[in-house]
Amino acid sequence: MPSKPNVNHSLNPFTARVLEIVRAIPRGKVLSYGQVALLAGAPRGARQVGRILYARGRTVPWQRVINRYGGLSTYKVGTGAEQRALLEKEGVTFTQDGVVNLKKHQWRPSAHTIEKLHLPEEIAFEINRKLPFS
DNA sequence: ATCTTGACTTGCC
DNA sequence: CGGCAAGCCAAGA
Repeated sequence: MPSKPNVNHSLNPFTARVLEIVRAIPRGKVLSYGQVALLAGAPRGARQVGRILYARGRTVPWQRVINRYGGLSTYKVGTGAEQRALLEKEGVTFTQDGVVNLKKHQWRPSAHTIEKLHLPEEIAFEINRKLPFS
């Protein structure tokens, strides 16, 4: 009967986790691909996060996920201007170099959110290590 | 089964 | 700080 391994009527666990985490990022805050991957339990899965958002981004606040340097990686796929507009509309400011001020806008999940998302505490706090100038 | 690609990161000059 | 190479890993060809 189930000769096939039921490929994906439901979401891959990692994908589901990524979407859940991205949905938890508040308006006006951002996270990097690597940070989302870390919180989702795959410390080297940044590229996967990008691919997941490419496929399913319209179902989540995809604009709040940017690259490690505060830059927008979506110019590569043509939605860069849209992403910037969405972010600015929710209060995110860009420097003259066109990057997000991470010091100001990087999301740090509250203790409540950490518990609600079942994030391992040490991992939840490790996202701060990936800040420029830290 | 390979090989290439890429909404990424890190490390080394 | 900037450029570049090397890792990374799943999808698509």
